Amino acid sequence: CSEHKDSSEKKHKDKEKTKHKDGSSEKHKDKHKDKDKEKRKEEKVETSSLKVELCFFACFCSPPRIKDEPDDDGFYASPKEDSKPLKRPREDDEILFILQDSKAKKVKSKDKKVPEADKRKKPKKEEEQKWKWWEEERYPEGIKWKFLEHKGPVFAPPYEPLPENVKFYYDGKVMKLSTKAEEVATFFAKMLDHEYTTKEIFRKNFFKDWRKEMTSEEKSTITNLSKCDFTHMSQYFKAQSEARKQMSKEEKQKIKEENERLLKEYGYCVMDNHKERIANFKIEPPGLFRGRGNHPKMGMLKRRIMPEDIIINCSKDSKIPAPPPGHKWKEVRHDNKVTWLVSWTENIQGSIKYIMLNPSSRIKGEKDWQKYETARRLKKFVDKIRNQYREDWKSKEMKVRQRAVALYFIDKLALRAGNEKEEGETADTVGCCSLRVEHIKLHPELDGQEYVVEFDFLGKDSIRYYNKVPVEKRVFKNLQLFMENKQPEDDLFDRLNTSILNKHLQDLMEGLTAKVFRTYNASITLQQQLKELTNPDDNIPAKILSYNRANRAVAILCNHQRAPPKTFEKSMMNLQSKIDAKKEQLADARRELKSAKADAKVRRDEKSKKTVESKKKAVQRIEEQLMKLEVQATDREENKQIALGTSKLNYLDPRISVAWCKKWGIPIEKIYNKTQREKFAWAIDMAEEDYEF
DNA sequence: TGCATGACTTAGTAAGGAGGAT
DNA sequence: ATCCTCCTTACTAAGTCATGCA
Repeated sequence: CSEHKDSSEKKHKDKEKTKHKDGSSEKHKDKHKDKDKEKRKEEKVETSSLKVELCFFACFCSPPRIKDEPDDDGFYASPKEDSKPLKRPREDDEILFILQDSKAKKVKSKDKKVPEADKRKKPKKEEEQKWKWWEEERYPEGIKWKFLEHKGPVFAPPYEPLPENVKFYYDGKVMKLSTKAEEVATFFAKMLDHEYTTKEIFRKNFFKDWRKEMTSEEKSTITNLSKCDFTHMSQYFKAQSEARKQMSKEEKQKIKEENERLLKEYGYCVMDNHKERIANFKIEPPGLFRGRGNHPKMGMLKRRIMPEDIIINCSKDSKIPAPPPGHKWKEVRHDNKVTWLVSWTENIQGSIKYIMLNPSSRIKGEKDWQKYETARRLKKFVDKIRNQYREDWKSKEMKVRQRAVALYFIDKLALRAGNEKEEGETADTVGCCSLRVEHIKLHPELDGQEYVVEFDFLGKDSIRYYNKVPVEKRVFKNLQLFMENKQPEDDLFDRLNTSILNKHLQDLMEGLTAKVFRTYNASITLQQQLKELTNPDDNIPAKILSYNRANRAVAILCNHQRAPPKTFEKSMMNLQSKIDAKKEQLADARRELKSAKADAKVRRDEKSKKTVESKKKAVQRIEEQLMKLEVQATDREENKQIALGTSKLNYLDPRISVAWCKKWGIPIEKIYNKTQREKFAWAIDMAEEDYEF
């Protein structure tokens, strides 16, 4: 590998041209992308053996696809329009009917069966008839809907000035703030107990943005944040939230009803003749930006979003939502190539925020299903791909070697792709392609193992990834090569980025990207673990423990962490004392049983026999209870710092879990709560016990 | 081709609320 | 009835990846 000598040239872009003038980017300033070298090394990779099947979904349960063209308006017309009345936009009065009547009359089409899960529940109106979108034809690529109508977003309530008696002090003296300045001050006051408010950057950013909201007098008086006393305001808010908790049932009920009304009015839309739940119909209220980890922008003011910031997306022929009186929307558009209903640009990063549908909706579910189908397709290719990257470790080209080692990490360790990030704009976190030399340590030998790589870096959400992994010798040697003549802050894979990697993956399999490996490895791990851990003789709680353990294996693989709950130790102790109490109870019950037996032996009458029987049952019951508690304790202890939810929700093919439940007679409710069941309704409906990922 | 932007998924935290224990 | 705990839900930040434009 003759080119490795210049591998120390950096690929970071010239930071001079980026907008921040502070010194924060000094460190990487000298990095340039070596374009010429890249070009020279453009190479044709022999991938024909891996070339993809064109059929999008290979397996039998693949969603059907149709392939016709959209009409002039960009709307897709179903070839079987007449036989599919459901896909035709409804007339206004019909829509109204749907919006108002949550029991929307059952469509005449194929939805004859009531899903299993629904039978068990008392027939509640919402649950009665679920639309099985997964039994319908899908739209051609790109078209997301044909009809979309909604009521627009719900804005944050306007600011309510503090009562006169709540004071703000500056330098020990009472000071009355202008409404605007006061509002921003309350944001800080509400966070006073939070660690954020002690952080230098947070305080600096907050103060800078706060001053922008002040009147000129305020600005000239308030020059030092440390002299500001928000404690009285903070106490007021605490009292308020306390009072909220103490409210009477009636008052609470009233609030609940109001929320329900809001949800009913704004929480749903009509998309292609079906009423669908919206995920986040409320606009984010103003406040202070809470970036995660060491975020350079934490504490900045997140401004209030007005109707004039809002872009509405809906059908041309729908009832277009009205802006609040006296206001206008920024824009109303009719783009059926996207799934969002409302968008606005946020002022911290300048990125766009969206209002989209709930995970239970067709549009999200279809995509989710498709995601798992892609991962399943990878299963067929993965051996070839693995062989290929092993070969590539020997390549003459630096770029190919780096790509191959990175892919190995992504595959083996389920690392994220690692896009480049704009420096100084976000917390310094990395993924695979953006790993720097400082993030790994090479140990030719460690704890009796050869060729160990020690990873230590901050990943998404500034969650630390720490792992010591034995790797193959060739990988190790390559890493040594990649690190030669580099500074700690240089890129490990200086000839690689996610775009190059994904292009390569695309050549290996249609639709393959870096994240597919995470999905694939997560799901396949769950399946294997379930096979391995489930003991057919176990009772249900023990089987569920096995499930959780399998789930946990995945969460560990994906590095899904959580802060150990603050009350963890305490609740663990509580549980332990419960177990102890149960043990004593069991001992007592056993003693009682013994004496009852003795008694029965002497008396030999019916009554004492019955007593023995009931004592026996009691012992059994208590044993079971004890067992349950012990299982619970184990489960909780093992779960201390691991978050299971993320993998369950985003990485594990739900059909694996559904099949497992069916196979072992576990009620699905034990694995998925209500929300999760709604999200995975498609999987619950279609997976049989013999489902193989 | 490279970069910015847009769209959409994945992520952890904290408030809220249901349900069990006292 | 009240308290406490834990689960659920809401919230929104932070990723990934494709696309379109200079």
